[in-house]
Amino acid sequence: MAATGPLADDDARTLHQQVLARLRENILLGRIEPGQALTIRGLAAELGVSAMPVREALRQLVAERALELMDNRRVRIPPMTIERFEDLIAARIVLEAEAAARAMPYVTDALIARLEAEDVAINAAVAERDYDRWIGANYAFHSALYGAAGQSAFLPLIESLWLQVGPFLRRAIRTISGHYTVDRHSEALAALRRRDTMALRIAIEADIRDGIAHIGSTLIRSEALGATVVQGTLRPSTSSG
Amino acid sequence: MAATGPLADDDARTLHQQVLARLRENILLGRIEPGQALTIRGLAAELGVSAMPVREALRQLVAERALELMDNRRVRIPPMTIERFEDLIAARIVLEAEAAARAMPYVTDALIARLEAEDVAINAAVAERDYDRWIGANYAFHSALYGAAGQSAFLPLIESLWLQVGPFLRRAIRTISGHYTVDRHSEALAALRRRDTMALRIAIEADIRDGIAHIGSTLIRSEALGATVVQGTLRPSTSSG
DNA sequence: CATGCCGCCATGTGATCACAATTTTGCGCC
DNA sequence: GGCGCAAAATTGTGATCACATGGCGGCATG
Repeated sequence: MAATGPLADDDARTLHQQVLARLRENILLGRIEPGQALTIRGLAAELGVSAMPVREALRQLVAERALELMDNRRVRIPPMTIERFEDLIAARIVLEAEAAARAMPYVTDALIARLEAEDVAINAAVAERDYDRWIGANYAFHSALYGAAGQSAFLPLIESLWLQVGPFLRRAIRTISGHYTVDRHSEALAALRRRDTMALRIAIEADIRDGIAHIGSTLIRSEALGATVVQGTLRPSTSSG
Repeated sequence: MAATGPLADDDARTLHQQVLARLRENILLGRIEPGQALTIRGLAAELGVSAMPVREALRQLVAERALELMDNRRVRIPPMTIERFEDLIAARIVLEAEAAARAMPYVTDALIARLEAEDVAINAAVAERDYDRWIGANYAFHSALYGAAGQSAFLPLIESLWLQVGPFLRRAIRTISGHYTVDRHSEALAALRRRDTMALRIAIEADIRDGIAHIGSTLIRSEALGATVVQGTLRPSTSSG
């Protein structure tokens, strides 16, 4: 469930890199439920490898804050709180707005065309209620924009933030089920065509904030933020008050 | 040299956590020269542990971008370029200014007193040309401020940035040797006492930018940015032009 | 029937080993 | 003396094993 099948065996990368990529994708797309058991041996068996590469991948994901090391030395998707969620969104806004602005000098017509294609894919995914494709294309859109200038120190930081909100985005999106229709990407694309950096900043910030405003309030109302952890065992969150 | 001696054996943490903390400190304080050989077995021997904890610590530092995985699968301090340096500084500014602003509601008189103490330590370190204590106290100052609200998603991102600039700050500081006397921390402290969030943002940004402006130009002029890597072997950078 | 205790099983940590790839070294040749 | 090639040493990767810790269920007891 967490890993969905063994790895391909014709991959030049090291096993730990393949395991890492698989787990990272599953976390980013929200395929791993918060609270789901993530054991080294279990994942190793699912992926058809030994414990070694899994250990290293988990360690790396802990470093990226996609996973959290608990006191009993197990790892889990970190529980979400309102405060942490707002922290993550605030960090996304300042980092991604700046990253977008810094990418502007490197924006070409080819890049804009690529982003337009991603936008089409995003809208198609929304129409089909295909969550995986939606968040995947959405990530591709943002990532392609921020990476226009080549490798940047911003990218890994932003990816870390996406990994941290991913699991909860999915849960939230499910509850509001396709209610996310505000298309701020077209505003961003318009700003890109005009090479208007300030408008781009505003569009990116609005994209994050508007998408999140719905989700955040939904999370608060439906208390879908996460389960309550009692002595290391995960139980369904009780409806308080 | 890289690890400076074996670990204490009365530490409740896991070995890999101790190794990680040691290496992280050495990188942050710039004790590890860019290009210095970092081998698993070598570090393990220095620290008096087996290869296992070292492997996991290195993996984690790679994830934090403090180290870089090369094509030949060895790790190194990533080489610095002007572009990357400016990227890192830009990221530091937006993240730390925002983190400081978000910490403001949690600022207490006790925290201010603690920051003042750190400021004294910083100035003492500058006076004594004690680089380790200088950057250590400097980090403590910033970290205490940003962490006022408790654990925040900003902190690990900021720490990653510090780890990336650490090794080169030291090299640069050595060349300009104590020329860093602009005391923006007192401005930050004044803003904190007045609970003036905007002034705090400005002071933090000025602290980073001014400190870096000197260093960056020095780096460019003296070409102290890093060594040129040829086929994985490190050689002194040639003076170009 | 509820509760506390004990033993078993699962899990993370760390060490060691085997192996392939890469780097270094040393030797012979030009 | 410089250069190229082959052997040896070094290194990262992955697997397996031993061990301590903690979680869990079964069992006896009140």
